[in-house]
Amino acid sequence: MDELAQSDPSPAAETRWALARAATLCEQRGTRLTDLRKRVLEIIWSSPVPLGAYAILDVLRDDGRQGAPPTVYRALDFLLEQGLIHRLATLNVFTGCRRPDSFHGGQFLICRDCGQVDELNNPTVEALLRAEAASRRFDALSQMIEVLGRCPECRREAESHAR
Amino acid sequence: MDELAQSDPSPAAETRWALARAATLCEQRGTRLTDLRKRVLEIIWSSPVPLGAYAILDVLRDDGRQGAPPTVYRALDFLLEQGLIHRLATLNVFTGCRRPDSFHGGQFLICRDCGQVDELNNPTVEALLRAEAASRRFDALSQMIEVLGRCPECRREAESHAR
DNA sequence: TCCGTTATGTTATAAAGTAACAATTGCTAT
DNA sequence: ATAGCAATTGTTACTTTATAACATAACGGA
Ligand SMILES: [Zn+2]
Ligand SMILES: [Zn+2]
Ligand SMILES: [Zn+2]
Ligand SMILES: [Zn+2]
Repeated sequence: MDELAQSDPSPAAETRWALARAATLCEQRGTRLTDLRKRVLEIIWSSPVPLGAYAILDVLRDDGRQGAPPTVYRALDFLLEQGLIHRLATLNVFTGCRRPDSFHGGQFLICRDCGQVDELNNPTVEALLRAEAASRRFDALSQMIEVLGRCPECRREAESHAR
Repeated sequence: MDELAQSDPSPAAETRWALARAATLCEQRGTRLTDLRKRVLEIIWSSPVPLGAYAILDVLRDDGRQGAPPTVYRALDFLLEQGLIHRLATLNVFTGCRRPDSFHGGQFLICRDCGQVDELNNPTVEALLRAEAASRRFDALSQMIEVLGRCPECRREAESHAR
């Protein structure tokens, strides 16, 4: 199980996996993945790049659903609490989490050019940071790592244009 | 030299050191640390907690100086470019850099309760992240690490109240 | 089915950041 | 000196992001 989290499935399959996983997790936890929350999660997973709250709101309105900013932000807060999405603070956007089973700090490679993100999972880095915090008697509650740069595609693109 | 960056001097001494260091660096680089930029840097260093752009603007206005948001943001942009300050994206605030001589990614412990921050300097973490990026053919330009939690003081405070 | 809780709708506003253009300042070359 | 150019700052207006406050609706257990 969870094979889809490891391989490289189609976006649609990935979205289906994420929604199913979310439903199971919320069931287990006794939290309610309502239609609205599920739809917001789906919108996030369906996008090739992370979306901002207002972009999500636009999609909801295209759905014909009524809504205002709080509608989206409340759904996002729920999804964040459940560890189903991450917020990329440097860009004010939200992206689906590929390992929602275990709460963890976000580790991201973010392409400055196309906006695509890649979620890392480096336990060594997480442990080192926890140790640093502990050595200073700091009670670490969450970690956020955002590496900005250029993804392989945009890199190639830029290099070909440079000639 | 730079002994103040290592020890634990008074806030005022720290501010003086930061301003002197900034002046030297800008001189060397041929960039202009104008009165406005110097004052913004001073405001940032003088505060026990990182300040947002509008809080800085309020201080400038208290100075009697005229100003609007762009005034502050432009000064902040300059200081960021020069590596004299960092921006904490999770809180939309700015804090002085303790090692402005070498450009580097930010590594911070941020207290959720009192807002105080502690800048780390863990080359291992930085190297690991660079390696992760490189292994994915990602061209890393900058890193930002923000660990949110509770500082020792607020931790003690909370524990004493818990009883 | 009643009631308390949780979730959503709605209006208004706060907070953060930027675009565009005008005025000023500082530097350089005559 | 001073004209001319570039960099900095002033100013107005606006966009984007996020939240407060209160009303309505849906859900779930007695
Ligand atoms: Zn994740
Ligand atoms: Zn890219
Ligand atoms: Zn620094
Ligand atoms: Zn604290």
